[in-house]
Amino acid sequence: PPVPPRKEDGATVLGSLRGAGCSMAEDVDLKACQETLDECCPHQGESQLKLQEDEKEEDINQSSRSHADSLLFFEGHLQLLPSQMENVLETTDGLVQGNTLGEIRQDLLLLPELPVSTVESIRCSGLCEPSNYKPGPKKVSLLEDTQLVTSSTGQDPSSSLHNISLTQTFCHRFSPHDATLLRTDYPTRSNSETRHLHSQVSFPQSSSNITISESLLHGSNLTGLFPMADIVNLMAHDDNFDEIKLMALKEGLDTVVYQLFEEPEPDSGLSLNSSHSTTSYSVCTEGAVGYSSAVKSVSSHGLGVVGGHSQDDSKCGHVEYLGDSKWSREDTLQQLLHNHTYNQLPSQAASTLEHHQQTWMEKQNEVKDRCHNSTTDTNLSYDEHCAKALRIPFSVHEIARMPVDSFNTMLAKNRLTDTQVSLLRDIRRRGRNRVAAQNYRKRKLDAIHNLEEDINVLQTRKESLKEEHSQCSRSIKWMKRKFNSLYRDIFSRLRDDQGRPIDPYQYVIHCSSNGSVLIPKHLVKSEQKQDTKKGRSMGGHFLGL
DNA sequence: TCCCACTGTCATAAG
DNA sequence: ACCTTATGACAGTGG
Repeated sequence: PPVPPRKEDGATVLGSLRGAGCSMAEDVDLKACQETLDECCPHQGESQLKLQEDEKEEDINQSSRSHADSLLFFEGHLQLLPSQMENVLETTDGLVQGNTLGEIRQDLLLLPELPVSTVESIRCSGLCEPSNYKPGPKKVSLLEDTQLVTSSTGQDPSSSLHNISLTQTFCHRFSPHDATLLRTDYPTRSNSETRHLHSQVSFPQSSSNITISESLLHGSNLTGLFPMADIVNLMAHDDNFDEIKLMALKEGLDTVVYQLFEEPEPDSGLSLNSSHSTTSYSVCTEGAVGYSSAVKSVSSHGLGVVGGHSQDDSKCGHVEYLGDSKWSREDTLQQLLHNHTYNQLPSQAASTLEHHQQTWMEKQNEVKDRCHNSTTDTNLSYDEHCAKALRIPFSVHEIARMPVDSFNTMLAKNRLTDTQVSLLRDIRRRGRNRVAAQNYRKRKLDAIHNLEEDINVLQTRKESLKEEHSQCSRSIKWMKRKFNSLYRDIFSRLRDDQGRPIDPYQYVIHCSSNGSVLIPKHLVKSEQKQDTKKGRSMGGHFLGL
């Protein structure tokens, strides 16, 4: 069923032809065609429009009807001024082919009342010259009601209304060139919703702006991202050209990102205020398109890459490292997913750097209010913001990590301003110092941990030694008691020459060199000094126990 | 509001 | 002379 028509503001139309004429079949939205025709006939009443809609819907169900019948069927229902009809006929230029086209052409030309200017328009439009048709790569069924029925009122061509109906089903081959003649309603998703083609009444292909844009786009990789029809169409016309171009290219980028990563995306719409993106787009003078801030990060590389490459080095003063292949940036996907403004001029970069420095703290404050789970670039460090502002195509981590030779080579091989060189060196210095501080703190913590472990080991050993010491003390005490007991036992068994017990307060047991065992106590000190010298080698003695 | 741990940065010395 | 590393000191941040 046809989607309710909506007022197209140009921006919502742009980009909608994605894929049209290049890859996929497009259903024709009759209402969209009707809108275009309404633009030609703003004076038509609502009742007549409704009647036309009903008739067109009926015509869809009667697609097998011959064009001759359709001519009669819709005759008198669509009124166009001669000039407007010319536009309509021009619109069909290149879109129709084959016998059906020829038959319609003949029908049109055979109408005697048709104004001369209109007939000339038909001849010039290519309807009379099927050879102008440029076959496209894919057969597309569209414009199911493009039958042309004319009748004459017999009045002055300048004032009379010519009734024209477009009710013929055609099978067309689309070429990119053909697609430029169409405007489409933009689908919210590229693969699921019907796309509605609108016939475009006028198309100023002679605009110099278009020529420049086409040449530029052909030279850029954008042509690989968007159907040429989109690009040309969005540049071809409209007073809001810049806005439209940005919108369309944004959608193209989003689509590519989506297609590459199959990333679930909320309702994209066409508004830049969509919830998933805070991207602000900019267009440099050379036509390169990028966004300078708040890019949703889809990189899995942590810090990601700040910036990328430009294909046209002569146009944009960007930073492109050509040195060590290990550090070269060849991943165009990463370039696409990250900053694209590095191809601005260095002077522009310096001005934006200051702006970034001023806004960085503000952004950091904003981060506090946001969900920390988000991975927006507001989580980037100051250096990363600066690097992005200067369009340095390396991440801060890469700048700090790359060998000094590679770093110097990068500085030498690129046309860098003093600001850029200084910033690069600062980034590298801070990055390396950051890592050094991290390593140092890690080592410090490791050292502290090792010292704590040493403390634990020493404390354990201390406790062990204490236990051993106490064990030895107990052993010593036990041996002392044992020895005293033995000493007393031996002493009690000693007798003097008269057989009397020895007084322990007057004698001590001492094995002298002359064979004696007991000696008087007052002689112990002198004897002890002598025996000490001897007795140490003999295992000691029992004096003083 | 204070405390504390963590982190980044700067300055400086040393290699 | 230049670069890197180590380290103390300081400030910001978040729990």
